[in-house]
Amino acid sequence: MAFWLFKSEPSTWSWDQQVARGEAGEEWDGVRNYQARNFMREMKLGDRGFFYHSQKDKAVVGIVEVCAESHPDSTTDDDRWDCVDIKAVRPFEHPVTLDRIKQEPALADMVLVRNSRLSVQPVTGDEWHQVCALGKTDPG
DNA sequence: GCCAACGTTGGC
DNA sequence: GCCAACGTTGGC
Repeated sequence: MAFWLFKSEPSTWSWDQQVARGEAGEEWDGVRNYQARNFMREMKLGDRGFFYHSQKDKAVVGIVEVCAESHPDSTTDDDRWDCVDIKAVRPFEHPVTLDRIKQEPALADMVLVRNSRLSVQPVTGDEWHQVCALGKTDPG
């Protein structure tokens, strides 16, 4: 199983909205970046991801699961763009802020730190467990 | 609100 | 195929 990070502006699509979708999940549409799309094409059912709020919060706020593998993005007729569906698994008891992540030498190589503009990113197993520990949240 | 970083576009 | 111009993102 692989780990990922999904970034969203809470004013556009928030964790609360994601939770409200329940088991049905939600299409992670609107991505118009090849790198981000390619990562989504690699995703498998059951892969886990962090849900990150950009802008005001700048924090990992929850854990999501891939509940549909890559398929055409329904918000465009342009067949270049694919996306996955994700559903909320559990919130972070203590959201892990970008500041906190940057304080952690072991997390200095996270894509979130290195390339803050990429909206869908891979996360290593080590990074996954460390961020979960910082957030006092079950990584499983 | 500013600006650096980055990706995309289009002219050559 | 290069690169300048432009638009967008997101941290500060």
